[in-house]
Amino acid sequence: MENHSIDENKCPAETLLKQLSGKWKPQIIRIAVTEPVRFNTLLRQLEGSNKQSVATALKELEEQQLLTKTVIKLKPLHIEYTLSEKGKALIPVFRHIEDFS
Amino acid sequence: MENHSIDENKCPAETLLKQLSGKWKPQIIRIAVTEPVRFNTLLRQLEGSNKQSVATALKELEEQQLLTKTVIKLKPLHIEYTLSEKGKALIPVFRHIEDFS
DNA sequence: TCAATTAGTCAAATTTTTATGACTATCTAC
DNA sequence: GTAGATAGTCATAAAAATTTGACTAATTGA
Repeated sequence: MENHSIDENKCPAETLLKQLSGKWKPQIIRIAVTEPVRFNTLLRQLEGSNKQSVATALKELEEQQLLTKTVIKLKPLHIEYTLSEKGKALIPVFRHIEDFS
Repeated sequence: MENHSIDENKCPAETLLKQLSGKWKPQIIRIAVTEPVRFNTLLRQLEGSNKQSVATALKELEEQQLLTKTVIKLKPLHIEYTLSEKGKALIPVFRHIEDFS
């Protein structure tokens, strides 16, 4: 008998804040703004990260439709994550968040 | 040998996102936008919350200088938390975050 | 066939966050 | 001086997030 409505959220900002929470998501998005991101590359770029956490973050960002996963049939099989349209709409929001400091 | 710089952060948005993370902080701020917040009142307003979590959130928001704590010498001693100037600067940021949805 | 590269998954351990319940402290009114 | 209201603290427990290390799977090149 729970979750009757899609979003019983009393705080509209909470939804996005929760989607961006997590140790690696903000950095992944920031990188994705400038270039498509790839798994092993991210692992090296994100100091102190690990496979599991990066994999989970990428999967969630994809589920949230902020990133789009693309398989690139190349020599050794590449997978790219790029900002979706929804993800691109995040760019000005990030700018406002950054401006706060 | 750590924390040499004030902010080695590779992602500028991360600082604020981290400060706003936590189960109750966004809601507390949202309420504080419209009225000064008080401990026991918050406890009742925030369904499912608890003393410890609310106390911690308030203390951190105060340390982050987003809320200002004021002791009000009234009949049974009141303590109010209001948005600081820095906290008020958060209002448009929240608006942008909300608009994203 | 064997090794390397890419992109992961899985179970378990660790760490961090959040919740519970008992307790403290100040003030006021009776 | 006792009871009720306000605003917490403290130790512990439970839950959630993150990390570790071993393992899987597809493709390519030697």
